[in-house]
Amino acid sequence: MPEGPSIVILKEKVVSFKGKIITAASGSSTLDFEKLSGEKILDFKSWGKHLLICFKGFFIRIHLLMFGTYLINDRKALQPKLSLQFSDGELNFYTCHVLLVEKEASKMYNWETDIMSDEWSSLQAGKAIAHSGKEKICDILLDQEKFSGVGNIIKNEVLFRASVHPESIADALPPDKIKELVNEVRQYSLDFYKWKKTNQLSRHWFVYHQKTCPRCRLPIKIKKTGKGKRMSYYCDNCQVVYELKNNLYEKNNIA
DNA sequence: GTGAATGTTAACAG
DNA sequence: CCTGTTAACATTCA
Repeated sequence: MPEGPSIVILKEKVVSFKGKIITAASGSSTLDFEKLSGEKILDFKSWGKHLLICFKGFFIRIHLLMFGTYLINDRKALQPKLSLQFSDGELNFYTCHVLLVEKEASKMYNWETDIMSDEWSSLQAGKAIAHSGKEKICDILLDQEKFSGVGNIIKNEVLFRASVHPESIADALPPDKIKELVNEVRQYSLDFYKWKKTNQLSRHWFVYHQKTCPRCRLPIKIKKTGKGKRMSYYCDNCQVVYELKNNLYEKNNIA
């Protein structure tokens, strides 16, 4: 379920629990549930794909991974990893990683790399790409330290919109192209958020899970790319491979 | 039934 | 020790 925008939506859905006292906590994760009982939720934050539930002196980090789900004032047959009870409601998180950290969340995270944050820095993001050497752009975009919140959908859609092949090399990308990519990341993430809220997200997929290129009508290619071997959807005809050759920028369309 | 999927990390091999 | 590969986790849907 979760790329960065979906976690922001989750945060907004649970914000009504801010300020409320936990009456009981339970679940199948290895947490000290006793510690949570009686604690007041001071805030909900999100960073990339993490939802942060903030308390005095500590916070809980929830990562929905690939299959994570949640229910508000509702349950399902599955045993929750974390269930928080309140006098007038409950929050249930399923199939996720739950971690309690004995620190202030604000000191643990840099929100400049969070694609959905007001503190997002396109300048830093551009530098991150420019300093990535021979790494492939498909790996860089999925690097949560550089683009916190980007997942496979955003990766594929952004690369298509910027006309960059997923296996392009960072060092070969011209500065203007890096700027364009970074701007597309931010714009698509904000759009993703809007479309997701109105159930229109899949209508705005140009390549992800698509059969033909919306620009040239040739078939979309599907291939596992990069270190992470995540699926890339792309158009050979419309997306340029930037490769290093003799230390010069060079464009190559592969056949 | 099979395989893939909006993800990450621990374990293992070399 | 560093690097790369595989397994594990665990659910839903086509």
